Amino acid sequence: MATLDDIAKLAGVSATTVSRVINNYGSLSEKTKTKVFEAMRELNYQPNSLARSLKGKKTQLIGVILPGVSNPFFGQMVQEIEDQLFKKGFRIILCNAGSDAEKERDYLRMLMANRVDGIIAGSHNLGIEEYQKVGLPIISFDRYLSDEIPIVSSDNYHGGQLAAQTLMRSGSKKLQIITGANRPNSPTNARLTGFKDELAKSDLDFDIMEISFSATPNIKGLKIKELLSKREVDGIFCTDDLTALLVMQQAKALGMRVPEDVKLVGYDGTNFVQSYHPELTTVMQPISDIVMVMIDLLLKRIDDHDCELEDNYVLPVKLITGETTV
Amino acid sequence: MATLDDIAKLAGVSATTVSRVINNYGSLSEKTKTKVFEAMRELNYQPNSLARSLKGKKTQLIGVILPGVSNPFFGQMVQEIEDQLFKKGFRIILCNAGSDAEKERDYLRMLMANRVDGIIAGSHNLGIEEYQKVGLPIISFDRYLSDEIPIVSSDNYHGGQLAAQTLMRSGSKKLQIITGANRPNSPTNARLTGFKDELAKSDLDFDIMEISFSATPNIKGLKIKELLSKREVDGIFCTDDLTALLVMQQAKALGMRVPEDVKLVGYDGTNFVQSYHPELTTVMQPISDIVMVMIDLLLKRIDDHDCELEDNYVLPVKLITGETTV
DNA sequence: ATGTAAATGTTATACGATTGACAATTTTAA
DNA sequence: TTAAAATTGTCAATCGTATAACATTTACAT
Repeated sequence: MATLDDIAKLAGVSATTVSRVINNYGSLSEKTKTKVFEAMRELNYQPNSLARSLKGKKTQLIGVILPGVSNPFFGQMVQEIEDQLFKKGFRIILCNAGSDAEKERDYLRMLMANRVDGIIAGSHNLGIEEYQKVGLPIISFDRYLSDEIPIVSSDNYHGGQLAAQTLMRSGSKKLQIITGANRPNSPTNARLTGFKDELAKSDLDFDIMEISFSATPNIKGLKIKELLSKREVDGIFCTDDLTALLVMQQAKALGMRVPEDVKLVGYDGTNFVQSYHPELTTVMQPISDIVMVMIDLLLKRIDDHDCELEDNYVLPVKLITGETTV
Repeated sequence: MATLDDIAKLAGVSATTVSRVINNYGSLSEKTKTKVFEAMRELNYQPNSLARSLKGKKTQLIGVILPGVSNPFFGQMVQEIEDQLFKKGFRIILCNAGSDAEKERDYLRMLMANRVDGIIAGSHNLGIEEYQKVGLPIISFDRYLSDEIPIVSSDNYHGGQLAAQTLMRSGSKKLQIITGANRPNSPTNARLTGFKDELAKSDLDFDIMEISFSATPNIKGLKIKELLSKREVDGIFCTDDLTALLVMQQAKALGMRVPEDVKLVGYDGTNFVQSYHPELTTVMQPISDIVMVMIDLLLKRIDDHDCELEDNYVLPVKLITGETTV
């Protein structure tokens, strides 16, 4: 692969001049610029960004750590992140951490080794300590990592409230929430709390079903079937849309009608669900806005490692009414 | 961030020794090794991979160029790629090229600049020339790029045949294929050909509807609605599952029953569709195997730039029978 | 023609790590 | 005790680029 020197030789100028052209500093005549650019084109030259970064420039790389990209929610989020960062001249290193703490740790190390300019962290298998010693700008999606790391999230609490209101308005009396296993700093916690608080106002009670985020759809389906076949609940809030789809699936299999026999509200409202399952009532997270805020904050931190940022940035959710509630 | 020298100072040895420890060459006493490792841990040291790569080592980075990751098919594919490459010590730079040739070109340049070890290309907005002058190991998914670049794909032709057979066996008489706009080297072409050839055997005719891959679901839905409302066809093969979902959606809206009024076969068979739409009959691409082959070939090329590889690697598809055909 | 500004070249250093050559020290074995 | 082997250090070059300092050449205006 061609180097600076090759270009210099071909253009008949000094390496310094080529560098001057590339970085556009010092004074240069149009003629030399043209010569150099031509040589660059001829050799299909790309400045070695390893060398540039080593010499103090940024890498223009951002690490994105997420549970995984096959989930439509994170798929869309990555798509947004990539899209917005590309426009600002950054590329992303994709890190699917799954629910594997060791893998997440490995990725953190690699990102440090690669001297990425910053990290967007949306997967959270690790404790605080590991994130603290990274020493790179980090923005977290939806979970507390450390005092220094801003959290961007949708208004989970209000989302929970909305779900409760919607189910109640729809006439549900026996309510159920299906949610991921609630670790202390999990966002689904706030969804639960909002749901709970809202129901408390009307003195309605409800049951909680916890299903691990990492359970397979089959497992989830089984548990849901078990729940539904008791025919005790008439209103369900799933803290993610995919689970809601499974509820619809199982309900259908059991001959239960939605919303007549059981109302249903999901959470996330991805483009995917909006397009392919518009019938689902759901609480939409403003993914695009969330990403915009995360990137904005991250770039600020990259620009100035010590700049003051808020601890929390909470973006409003929106109820999308489908046919699974009345 | 700590450097080699910092470690050397803290451990009270020379930089060379630290390097020896890290790269495990020369002779070393246990005592020094321990000292050095301890210093590394204490400073949370990560060798600067920019510097290492500059000095001739590989970057352990692979560029992955795809249309986008919000599509479940490519979402799952990226997940697989990431998963398998991680185990082999590689990370990926994710490049969503969409249907934007300029963006794909930009990404190619960036990948060169970043000295990635290789590229997996699954998005194809660019001509052959651009890929030829990249000068890096490349493996292509499902499309011809240049004589030097191996193509890995599912057996699109046979997939088309399977779809045709299934619809015929199901009793369809008036057949329709819905497929992306067919550019010369598009994989959907082979699906079409297989479909066509199989129908020809039985002297059945069919219509072709082309809908651009990049059209929004709404647009696609409209076109499908138009088609269905004529009530002329009773068997449809969609060359991707998402479009098949839209057909089901529109059919339902029009009061048509699947499979009674119209049979339906999709293509892709992602985990997502299998879990959340098991009712859909579809031709499954062996994503995991495809990825395995691509990675295997890519690593061979990385190891030896000039190693001989086949032009084509075609992996078998599998029919998954749901309820949208009888 | 002369001075000034602009354009380019020369040279050196740095970024952080790798690696080879060789010297110096320590350990081990006979 | 001594020679051989193992360990560690010193020094320098290298990867490709950036950049500062300084020297030199060229162009242009007066």
